Amino acid sequence: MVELDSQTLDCIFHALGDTTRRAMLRDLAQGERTVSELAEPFAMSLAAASKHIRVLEAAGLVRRDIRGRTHHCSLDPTPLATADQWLGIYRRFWTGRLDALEAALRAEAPPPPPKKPLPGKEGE
Amino acid sequence: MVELDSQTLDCIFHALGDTTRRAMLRDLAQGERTVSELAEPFAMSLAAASKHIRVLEAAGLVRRDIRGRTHHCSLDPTPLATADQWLGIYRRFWTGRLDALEAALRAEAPPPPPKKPLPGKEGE
DNA sequence: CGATCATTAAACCATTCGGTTGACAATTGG
DNA sequence: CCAATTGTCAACCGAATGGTTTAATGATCG
Repeated sequence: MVELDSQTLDCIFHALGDTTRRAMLRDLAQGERTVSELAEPFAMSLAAASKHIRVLEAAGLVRRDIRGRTHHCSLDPTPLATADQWLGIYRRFWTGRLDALEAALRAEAPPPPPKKPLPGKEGE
Repeated sequence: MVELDSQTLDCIFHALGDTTRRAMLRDLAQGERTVSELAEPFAMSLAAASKHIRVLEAAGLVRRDIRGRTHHCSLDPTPLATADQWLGIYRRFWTGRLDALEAALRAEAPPPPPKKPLPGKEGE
């Protein structure tokens, strides 16, 4: 399965911890992009964008295919799966609560009457 | 639903991008811990550990309850759910399921669709 | 060949990060 | 009251981060 090496996770989460880089990933989710295309939406130099791409590449999130003088980047989702796997360890902590939240949100609709009006509140 | 604010995601992923902080979260997953207890496994000063806890707190991952002179920390999984939600946008890229959206986005070279359901496994 | 385009390299700068140490505040217990 | 415990604060340090600008590299094209 996917390895949960701490160094790897450091790289992945660090790469994800920047708005510019996440926007680049969102762009790459639509398909292959050259370095210039990836850099275009941002108010920064091409060199700066190139560095961001290198960070994504170092995290394994981006694959680079050099064709002539243009570098074509594509999304490699494997590290995202690794991050997801790490998050999965903690999923039990929020699934239950989100279920409760969801129930609370649906309270706008016909409110489900609490079957157990015990005075004690749950969790938290 | 959970908000996907970029500043918030920056904070969350930055907090997760450090081995020490992830270890602290793993510890907190077992239950409440004081600052000293959280710091104890690490070969660093209490002040350094305290800073890590503050980063986790800033990301909303840790809740602090001051009782007397001891600060009791507990895990707040909400930001993990937010991170999971962000990852969810890309989940289709590694689950192997080709849904209509991906087909529409990647309008080039559709590979023959494998019919494997591939049940998602949670690691460890 | 020579100009141009796509991209990286290198040097630099300000800020942040992760860590230290020492002083400080507050609570607790003898 | 006094001393120990718990934890933060403040100043500092070296390294990394995110950005710039100015070359330099390499492919393409007239």
